[in-house]
Amino acid sequence: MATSRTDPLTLEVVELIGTVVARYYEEYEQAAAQHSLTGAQARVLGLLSLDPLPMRRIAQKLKCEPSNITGIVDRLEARGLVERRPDPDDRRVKLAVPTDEGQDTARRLRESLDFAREPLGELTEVERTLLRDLLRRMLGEDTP
Amino acid sequence: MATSRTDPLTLEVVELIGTVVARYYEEYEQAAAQHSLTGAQARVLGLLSLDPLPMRRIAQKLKCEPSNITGIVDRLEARGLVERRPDPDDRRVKLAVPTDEGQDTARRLRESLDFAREPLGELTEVERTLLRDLLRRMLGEDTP
DNA sequence: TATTGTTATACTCTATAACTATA
DNA sequence: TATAGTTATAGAGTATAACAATA
Repeated sequence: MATSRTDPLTLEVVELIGTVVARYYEEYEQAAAQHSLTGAQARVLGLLSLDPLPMRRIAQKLKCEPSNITGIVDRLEARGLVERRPDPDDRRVKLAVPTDEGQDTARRLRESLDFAREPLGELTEVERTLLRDLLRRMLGEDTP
Repeated sequence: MATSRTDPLTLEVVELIGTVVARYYEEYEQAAAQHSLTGAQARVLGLLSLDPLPMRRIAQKLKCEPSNITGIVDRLEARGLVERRPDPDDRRVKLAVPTDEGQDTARRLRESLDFAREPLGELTEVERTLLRDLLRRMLGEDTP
């Protein structure tokens, strides 16, 4: 069991991570805005571009209330980026599916996320591998 | 000059960083909510607890419009966590200063940010040093 | 009866523009 | 005139509670 640490090294790493978070988040919003999307709309569209989902599942993924998703998908649908399709197996369920244009917007959005890739260019391949392994361990993922 | 990379290693690191960002952000909101604060209120209070600032400077730090700060500080002031003080040197300026209770709330908020420290407990000191240096280089900070 | 999605409501954050009081 | 802070307004995200359709 890990105990919380307050040594200067740990605190500096925490602060550095905070800086990464702030920069990443801010630039994600900017990238979304370049496509006239809010951050929430971009996150939902990006999610659906990987896999169409029922409204309720979107809320679970985004960790918010299902009622919020109604409005976000409404606005994406009004823009022609997403459409609701009835689920033949359960008529209560509506699947949110990206249109072709929505799929294209999601792809361009992903490509414009250079901000996240670009700073990694400062690192050598060995360093990126090291960083990957450290982040994996930090996040407690299985590292075979 | 760094060029954007799309190799699998880089993409995995980008995704890992995205996961860190999502987890950090989400848990920051939760920590704020435990003190009945919104994320924005917690960020402003945390900022002021380090150094009282004029309204305009807060907006610059948070990268938002000054008019938004009025409302956020209004709500912090209504809760007795912050007060506005006139700047004797320039009577147009109002300094936002944490009250004793605000200072105390900011401290407890910082302490409850275990989420950011705890996963680092998985790493040895050597690994944390390594991570620190990699993040520093990534962020382009001066590393003497 | 339980679940899915929606609606209604209230609050907060956000940007924009106009206003006030100082400088 | 220029700047600091505020007000007014409108749009978006959020949680809560109540509702209709379906299971």
